[in-house]
Amino acid sequence: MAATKASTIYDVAKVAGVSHQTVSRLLRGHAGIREETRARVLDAIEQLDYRPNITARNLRNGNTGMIALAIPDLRQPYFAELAQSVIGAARAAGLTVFVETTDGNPERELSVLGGAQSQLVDGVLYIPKSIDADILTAQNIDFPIVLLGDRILNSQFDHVTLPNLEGAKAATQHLISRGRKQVAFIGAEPDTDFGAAALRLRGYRDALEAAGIAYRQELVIFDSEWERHSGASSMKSLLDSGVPFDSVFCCNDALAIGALRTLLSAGLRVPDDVAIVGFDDTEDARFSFPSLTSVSPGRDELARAAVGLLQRRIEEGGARGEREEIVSGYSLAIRESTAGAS
Amino acid sequence: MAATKASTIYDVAKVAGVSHQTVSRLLRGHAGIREETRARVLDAIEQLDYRPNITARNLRNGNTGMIALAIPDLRQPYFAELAQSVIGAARAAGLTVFVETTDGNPERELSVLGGAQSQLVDGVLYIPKSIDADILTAQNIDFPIVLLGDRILNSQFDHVTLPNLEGAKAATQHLISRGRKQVAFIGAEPDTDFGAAALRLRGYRDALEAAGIAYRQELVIFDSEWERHSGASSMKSLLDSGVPFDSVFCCNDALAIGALRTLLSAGLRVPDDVAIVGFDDTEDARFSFPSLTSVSPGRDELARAAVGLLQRRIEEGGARGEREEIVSGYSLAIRESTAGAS
DNA sequence: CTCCACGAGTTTATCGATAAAAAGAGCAAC
DNA sequence: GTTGCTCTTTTTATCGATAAACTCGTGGAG
Repeated sequence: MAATKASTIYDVAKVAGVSHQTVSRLLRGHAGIREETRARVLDAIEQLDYRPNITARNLRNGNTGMIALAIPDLRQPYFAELAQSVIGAARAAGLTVFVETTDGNPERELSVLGGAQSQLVDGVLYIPKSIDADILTAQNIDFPIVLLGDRILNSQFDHVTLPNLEGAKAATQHLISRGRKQVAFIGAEPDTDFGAAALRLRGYRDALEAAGIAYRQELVIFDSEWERHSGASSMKSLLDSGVPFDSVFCCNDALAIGALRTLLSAGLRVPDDVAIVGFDDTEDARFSFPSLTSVSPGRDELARAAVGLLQRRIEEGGARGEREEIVSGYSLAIRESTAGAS
Repeated sequence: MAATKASTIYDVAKVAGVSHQTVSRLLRGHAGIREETRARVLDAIEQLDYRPNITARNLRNGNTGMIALAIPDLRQPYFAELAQSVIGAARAAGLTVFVETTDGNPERELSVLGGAQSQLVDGVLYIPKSIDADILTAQNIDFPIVLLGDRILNSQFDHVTLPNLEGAKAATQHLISRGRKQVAFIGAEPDTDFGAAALRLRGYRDALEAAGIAYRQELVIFDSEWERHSGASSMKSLLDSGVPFDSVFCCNDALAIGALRTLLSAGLRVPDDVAIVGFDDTEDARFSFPSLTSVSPGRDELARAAVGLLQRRIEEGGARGEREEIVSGYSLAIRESTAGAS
């Protein structure tokens, strides 16, 4: 069972009684091969169970048909689901995805962009977390890259992003339409005017304004982690503050799940006492109790757009076209957490 | 910015005024290079920002330093968390992980084992889902492979597995120790004597027996999907059956989360009316309300063991040692879902 | 003074594929 | 009968790295 060395194009050629180049031409689908020769070669391929060595092919061609997906952490459901969507979209486009987790750690993020692995792929889909536009620009990146998500918004790079403002606005309006007047906001980030948090806050404010409700600073909770545990403590601090509220918009589902847990633990009823909406429409949202209303950004569409854009850039080669920015659509998945008198 | 072609060892050699082989020797850490030459080469490397082309290296060496992780679906939190653990363990071992999702689809599972990508990696960590031992054996696999998880138990392959029986037994005993007498079981699989489901059922029965409680078929719900939605409907069918029960062991957390949701929707109180335990200790379990008691198999330990075993096999090359089977340890994370009179 | 060992490099071959150039065979046209 | 032109196949070069064989001074032993 000593791993019989895989057969090569030369082995096939020998068996078929032709030169290796003939085999190669057949494999690449080139014309100009006599029917009888073709049959012999195919036979040999079959017989030897030949499979092309992609490493060799990659070396020769200079491209690999792989793209990297640089993503912070698969443990977070949103990222895991997004990764799955990207993998699916890439497969449909004939590409393979190499998932690189960065832990949201600046060094690891940079190493994905510059490290050894980066030559193994034709391009990178990059979900930035701890790197900002300036650092990224300074990296003099010499391969196609598409940003996905919202940490970095105004850079020189192609970008696929979520309908942050619109989604947050729609979610907030939905709460208001259900008769809520004191809408809290969890997930603001200090000191940023761009990025998802700022845009979602903007959408929230727009919705309040449109409804003639005053914006109140004390209803806005800062939270830049956007994870379940932080959502839980953010909600705790909101409750502790004593400021009354009847609903809350959370910047993502993880925050919402955490916040929900804190609310229920505190003996509050959802949605009766407090209604909640999240953002991302992860599967968690469907199975919490009560189930969670959430802004659905259309992950598959997003992934398709990102993969498609990256693929175009790869095909363009050096000739970089105009920078592109794609914003996905959204819909609001309305569930139990915002039920009630409409 | 037309992607200046990356520099090669020949470029470095030219700049340093030596032959390419000298550069290679230096990179590989071979001895026999004068200090002064070394400095010149290092200088050139620095100056050209040279980085070795791993594709070329792979072709020459025949190995890639990558392992594949064949996993059904990243959307399921357990798999996502496991993937993250494997990536971490591999990184610590100096390996890179190539995540391949199979969707639990037989064709895709086989294609991972035989397909083009498989030559790109030195070995495969394989979480089987829809393939059974016979099919797998028939594949005549000629590279190192380690099975992870429990769908296939008695095969010729190395295997890292969970403490299925012991964990399920401990969980059931925990329920019994909390005064529960009518313990239901969700997640049995028909027609299997091996595999996780069967072993966990065995553990459940052992615990009942040890406590002198009769095993009752009508409390055992079949469910081979082990996902949230199926857990929800399994619980629904249990409730519909009218058979009284005061607690339930679910074969994994996904089932438990789904079941929990159904229970709460039905107006039952958890744990007052029904206590629940899950298996896997995913992060979901900590943030549901009530939080979920779960058997924790020590994912990091499991991942380390699997990666370590695979790495040994890779280093051994053809000389395959004795088949190994590793069972991880476990602990019981006790949370709100089983609180109550102890 | 010759021979051999040794350190420090250099040349050459190789991994498995693809691309470009070259070569033979067969046939029509002048 | 030679030239020219397809059609098919073979030869040769190349991608970037590594391994093995080879070269060339130098110094020590005999």
